[in-house]
Amino acid sequence: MAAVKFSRQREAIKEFLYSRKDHPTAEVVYNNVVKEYPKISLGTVYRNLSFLVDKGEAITVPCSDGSVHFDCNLKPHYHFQCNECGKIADIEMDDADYEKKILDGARKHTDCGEITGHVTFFYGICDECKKKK
Amino acid sequence: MAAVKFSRQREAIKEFLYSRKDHPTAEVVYNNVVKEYPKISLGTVYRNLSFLVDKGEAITVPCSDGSVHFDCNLKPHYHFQCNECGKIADIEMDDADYEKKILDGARKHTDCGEITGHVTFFYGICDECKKKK
DNA sequence: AACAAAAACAATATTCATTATCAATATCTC
DNA sequence: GAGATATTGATAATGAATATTGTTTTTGTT
Repeated sequence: MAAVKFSRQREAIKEFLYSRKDHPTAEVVYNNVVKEYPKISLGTVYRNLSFLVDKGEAITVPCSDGSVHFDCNLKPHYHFQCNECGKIADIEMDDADYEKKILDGARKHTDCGEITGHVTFFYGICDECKKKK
Repeated sequence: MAAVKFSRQREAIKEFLYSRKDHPTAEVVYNNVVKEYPKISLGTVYRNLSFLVDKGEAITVPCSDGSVHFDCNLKPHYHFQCNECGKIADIEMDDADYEKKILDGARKHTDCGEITGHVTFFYGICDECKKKK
């Protein structure tokens, strides 16, 4: 049961997300999709973004400032956030040993249970903000 | 100006925070301090926790589930969160090269600007939750 | 010790992002 | 195309965090 039906709005949301390499928030997705579907509501955007996440077609990127961004890059990767403008960029670190190194390092230093994964966030200043100074 | 005055409530909040090795949320702090000061308000707890953070006597631990925890462990360290119960534990990783290794690794794979720091969160299952299964 | 100014308090109101509700509409199956 | 049901849009509800307001405490001064 719970058959999934097609919806233009969902398709538009998905299309927009996949057209961008940065990682928009629900708000940003709404502000763009509303141009094509002026009557779309914010709830629909949230609902469908969650839907994509549930289906495994997107992931959420929760930032330490409390904002939640959506990311259609499904390959395991890291994120960089600019302290100035808040922009997020991907860091593709395809070194196969990297994840293992980090986890093994952590496992040595704890007895709190079983470590299965980790989330790392890098911070700094992006090129654009650097130039402004 | 801006002289800091003593307050029993602030002291109680601080004392509670320092008495725990896990990392309570504002809510949890409130629920415990209210036992000693039944009339204390949630606002006071938030205000004083922020105050401690501003003074550098505590740090915030923003988790990917959106919750914000408070930590009185001032030494640089990592955190582990149990996927089952949400409990947070410290991971003391005093390997001096560790931070450098991680940052250098990331710097190799990006051109997005200057990386100045990182935040890493480990996930898994804690011993207690593991035993329950 | 009493006073007044400064700071902190408790309670409440407000904000903001996200989620839930529900009648109306769009999509799918036969 | 008709009936069944998933999805929408609009709005209300939620919940964490912050701001506001009027009242108490605390402190320094006389």
